[in-house]
Amino acid sequence: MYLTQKSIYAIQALIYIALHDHGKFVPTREISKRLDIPFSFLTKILQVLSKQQILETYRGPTGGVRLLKRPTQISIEQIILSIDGDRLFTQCILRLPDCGNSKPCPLHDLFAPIRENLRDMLSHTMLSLLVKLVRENQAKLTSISNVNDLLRLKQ
Amino acid sequence: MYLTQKSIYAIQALIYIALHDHGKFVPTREISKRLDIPFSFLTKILQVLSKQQILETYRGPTGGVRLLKRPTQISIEQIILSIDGDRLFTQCILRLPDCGNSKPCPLHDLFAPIRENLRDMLSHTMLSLLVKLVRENQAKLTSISNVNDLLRLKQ
DNA sequence: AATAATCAAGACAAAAGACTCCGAAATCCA
DNA sequence: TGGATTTCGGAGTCTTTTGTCTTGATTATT
Ligand code: SF4
Ligand code: SF4
Repeated sequence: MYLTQKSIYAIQALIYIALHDHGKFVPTREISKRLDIPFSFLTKILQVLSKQQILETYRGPTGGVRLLKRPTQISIEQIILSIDGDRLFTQCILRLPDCGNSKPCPLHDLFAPIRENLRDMLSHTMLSLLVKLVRENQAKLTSISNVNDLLRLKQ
Repeated sequence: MYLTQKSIYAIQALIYIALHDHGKFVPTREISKRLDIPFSFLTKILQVLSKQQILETYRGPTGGVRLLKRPTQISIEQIILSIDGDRLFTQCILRLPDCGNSKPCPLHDLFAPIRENLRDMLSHTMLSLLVKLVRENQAKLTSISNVNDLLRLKQ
């Protein structure tokens, strides 16, 4: 509803990658299996994030993807912007063709502040916070609720 | 993004109907033309609103649709719920299968209050307010920015 | 050099959302 | 009564999003 499936997968994948960030490349296949994201769909999403300089890819055995920035430097807003563009922050209730320019739609004054809150929240929330919550088992990333179960599955 | 096109059309149509609420039935064809909403698509949407007891329909010449409730008694939340269901108020960022039940996703604590704000705003905003803003020319309903132009087109 | 593991990229397929068409039923009016 | 006008309801089409498949390029290991 709020985000496309692509953005959701991107956020989940980046959290997973950051959880395993020890300088090594994490294979897309592993992310796909652990998070139950269609493999070929995920590769396309990671390619976009790679073009956006959020991560880098490497081919061959021991290859995969790796963060290019520190998780403290990646905001959730930035991830969404990379994948979905700014639709979430510009479009909204009545989707009038030239919003804001001239007279607004009748819900604008009530809706715009909420949309601003959402954007502020997402721009101030860094990937590192989500990683911390998942690592400390205060939040879950998939239907598997214990992060240790997720990490233990490795081999 | 936030709403489906159906809900947007429903809200626009209900505002238009309320603007013309003089006890007479407003033909769907007229709403379709004035608001530039595909006719056959609009009829389906109005049929749903009719089943939800928000408006009633009448066939034949002089037929059309008419509100069953006062605009002060119709909230925007109610319109959205009738057409889209509660997705906007229950789904969200990571769309985990069993949100809220057990452990939440890592964005829940930050996102849930914003979603609640949105729901509160929409449940307290009545159709009558939007009608008032449009009638007083403080807001526009379509790309035609002057409501008088919209009403004058009648014949 | 051969093999296996990995990402890259384009074509294709399925599902969902948005929209159309058409015949039927109800109603008004001459 | 008959024709015009309108909603009703089902089926079908188009487009976008989501997901699949296949082939090829890159790289590590042996
Ligand atoms: S006027 Fe404001 S609330 Fe309305 S559609 Fe445009 S940006 Fe959204
Ligand atoms: S845990 Fe909360 S924020 Fe996360 S997907 Fe579920 S309802 Fe949305």
